[in-house]
Amino acid sequence: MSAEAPAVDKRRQILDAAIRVFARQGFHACRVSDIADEAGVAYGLVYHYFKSKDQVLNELFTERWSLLLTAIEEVDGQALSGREKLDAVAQFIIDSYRYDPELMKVIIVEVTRAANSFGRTHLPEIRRAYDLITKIVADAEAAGEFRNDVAPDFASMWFYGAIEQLLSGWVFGLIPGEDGDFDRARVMLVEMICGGLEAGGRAA
Amino acid sequence: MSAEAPAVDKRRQILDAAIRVFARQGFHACRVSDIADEAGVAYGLVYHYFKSKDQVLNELFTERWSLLLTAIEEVDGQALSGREKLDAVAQFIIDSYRYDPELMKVIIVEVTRAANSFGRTHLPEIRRAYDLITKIVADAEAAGEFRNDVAPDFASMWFYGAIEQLLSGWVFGLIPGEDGDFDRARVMLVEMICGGLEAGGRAA
Amino acid sequence: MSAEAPAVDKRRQILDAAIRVFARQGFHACRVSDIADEAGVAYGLVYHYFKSKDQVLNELFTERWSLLLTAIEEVDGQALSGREKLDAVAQFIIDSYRYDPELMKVIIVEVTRAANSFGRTHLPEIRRAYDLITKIVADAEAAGEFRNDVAPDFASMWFYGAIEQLLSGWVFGLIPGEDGDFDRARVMLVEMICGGLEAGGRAA
Amino acid sequence: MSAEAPAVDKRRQILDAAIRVFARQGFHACRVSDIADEAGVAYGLVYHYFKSKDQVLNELFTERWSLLLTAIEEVDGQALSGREKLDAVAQFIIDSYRYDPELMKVIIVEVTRAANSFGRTHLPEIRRAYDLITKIVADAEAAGEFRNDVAPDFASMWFYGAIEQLLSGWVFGLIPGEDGDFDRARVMLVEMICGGLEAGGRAA
DNA sequence: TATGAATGAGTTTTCATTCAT
DNA sequence: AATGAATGAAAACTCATTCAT
Repeated sequence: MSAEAPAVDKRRQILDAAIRVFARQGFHACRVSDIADEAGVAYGLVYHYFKSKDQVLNELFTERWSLLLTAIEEVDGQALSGREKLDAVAQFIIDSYRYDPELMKVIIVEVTRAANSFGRTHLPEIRRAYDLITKIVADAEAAGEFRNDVAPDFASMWFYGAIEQLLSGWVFGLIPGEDGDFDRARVMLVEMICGGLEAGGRAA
Repeated sequence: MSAEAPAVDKRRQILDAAIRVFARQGFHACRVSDIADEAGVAYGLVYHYFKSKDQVLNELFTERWSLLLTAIEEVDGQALSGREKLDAVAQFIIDSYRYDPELMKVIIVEVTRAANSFGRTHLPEIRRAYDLITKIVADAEAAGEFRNDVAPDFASMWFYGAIEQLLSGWVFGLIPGEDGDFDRARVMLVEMICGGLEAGGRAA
Repeated sequence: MSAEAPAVDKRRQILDAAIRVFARQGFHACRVSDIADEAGVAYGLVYHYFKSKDQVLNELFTERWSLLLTAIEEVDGQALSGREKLDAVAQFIIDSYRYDPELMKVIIVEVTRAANSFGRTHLPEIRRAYDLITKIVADAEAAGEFRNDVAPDFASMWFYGAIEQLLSGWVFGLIPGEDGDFDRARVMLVEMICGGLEAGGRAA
Repeated sequence: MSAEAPAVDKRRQILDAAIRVFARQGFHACRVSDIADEAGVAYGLVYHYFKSKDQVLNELFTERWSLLLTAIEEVDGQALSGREKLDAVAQFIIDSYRYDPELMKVIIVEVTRAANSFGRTHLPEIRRAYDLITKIVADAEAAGEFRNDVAPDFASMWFYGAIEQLLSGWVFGLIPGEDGDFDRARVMLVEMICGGLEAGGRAA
């Protein structure tokens, strides 16, 4: 009757259900019917909106990852020190997890760390994030903020890897993930990467 | 001594074939018959020596991982600084990769990073490695070598994660893995983790 | 006269589209949506005008086949010799092919030669054609034009079969189907069936 | 225990079951499980021996068709007139049907007349038969036995088509297929093709 | 009349595992 | 120990058809 959007967007419904099901059972362990059931729609509707089970995950990943890329670009565009930029990037990713832990679990477990399957498919997008961080590090080195004997691309890889490791720890309950823990972890992470473990460094 | 000793140890033959096949095709994408073919033995023989396809991978992992645990313990037993110990651990893992890249690829891709499948199964052994490294860091903090505002368990997680990230990069050709690259990467990694990225720190 | 008359007859549009799609992809290989797309109408409209995908083909067949039956009856009603009647029948079918090769392809491939599916459904109509031809042969035999040691029903079957074979050859490009070929083929066909292959016969 | 062939050749068992099932239900209408059930073997065994359901039919066809090709070649090698050769070919095919009507039904219905599916796949083999018959006709024309105003390739097509039509008639019970009918039909067929329908011809 | 979203039954194929020899 | 034939469960995907608007 009205010109408004449909009361329910079944496509969205399916995507959201997929997040929950993938997070709960894992991509491979779940059946398409599980997604349909969780979404409360008929089996075939999943295939009406998506070409395959794979495409559902691909879309979930791309949707979220592009937000991440945009965020890093924005951070890099601001007038901040290298450390502040890395801190902001870490914050954004950690906030993404706080906001939607199931989606981040799916992205990390099924894509980012799944080097043999979806990780390979999305390698270009994943590298794009690495490259953006690499630029942040390289600029900070050029500015004399960061030492220049650690290659920016390696530093980028390790910085991102540390965040991923952190989220994995939370996802699987290996480390506490209460409210206060998020900030504390971020501070430690940035401190270690930027200031180093050794006493006597900048942060001391 | 006697003539009954098998000319070849078929069990070993199967394990070695499995490494190659898992590395090449991935655990899920390969069939048990691929392993048998690669090993040059009959299909059923795999099941004579192993309970399941899973068990083959489990055994491969455990075999290698226990070497790693022993190595870390030995390193920790020596009279070395925290930085030296971490450097020795990194060296051991990187050497493992240089010695048998296929096996390390399998262990990382199929177990260590496969949080949903084998990673879960071997969580205790994986945590054991984390714990050993945590102890190294904690001791160094207690000795005043390392600053005490980065929790040892987090530092351990990030240190190990960096090594894993490094090997992944080599495995998938994201970063150069020529002869000189191994040492250079290790030095940078330890430098960044211990000394930090920021100029003016200890290593400067 | 009135503005309500449809600018285009969508029902006809769908039938014509179906001919093209069936001819191009085959009945089983095409989806109902292919027909709708080809016709430029909405998916559901096909089901508004036709009960099922099957019915579209049925209608296509019946529409055309009834013309054939009428034509044979008309030919038989004329004062012609047996050979002339068979020649006229052959001409009609061949002309049908020249006029609308796609439709004839569909009819032959999907109905007439599909003994297991639509051929069975339309057996009565197909037999009706055989029967009409059988009558032509029987009359010619009775009149002494045709020898009476070849049963009319068998002769009919073989005569029709020869035409079908001919059209199949054209449809699949097994034999040349240029302009002059149509007449030449018809002449040869009738000659062989009526006059026989052997030298010294009537046509020599 | 003994060196003999296995009491049951399951591969053969599956092929024979497939003939019955394809003949009864049609290729498309039957499921692989129907074949397995009919053969009394496990589902998976069909796929142990055959790559796909298609391959079962392909094998059935090729197996039989190669016999036909050999037979035609042998007939052509003998010192016979054109008419005698065609008669022998007709006899061989009709005998094939008498010996194993179900298999011939499958071959004709699912392959030879299925121009859109398997017929296309096996076009080269089918054409080979046409070509062999064409040669018989051409030789007879060259020898002056057959008139030369009916192109040999067309004559071949119509001759083979007549046989196919005949078998189809028997397969679907359109014409009587009792013991005496086989010879009678063959005689009529050859008579019509070679001698023609018209009275006054050679056979009169 | 016209639309296209929604439904869900149905089938091939894969492959880990078992087992008779 | 060694072989490889035999088993059968499991799931993605297709698409004709229905239906609400």
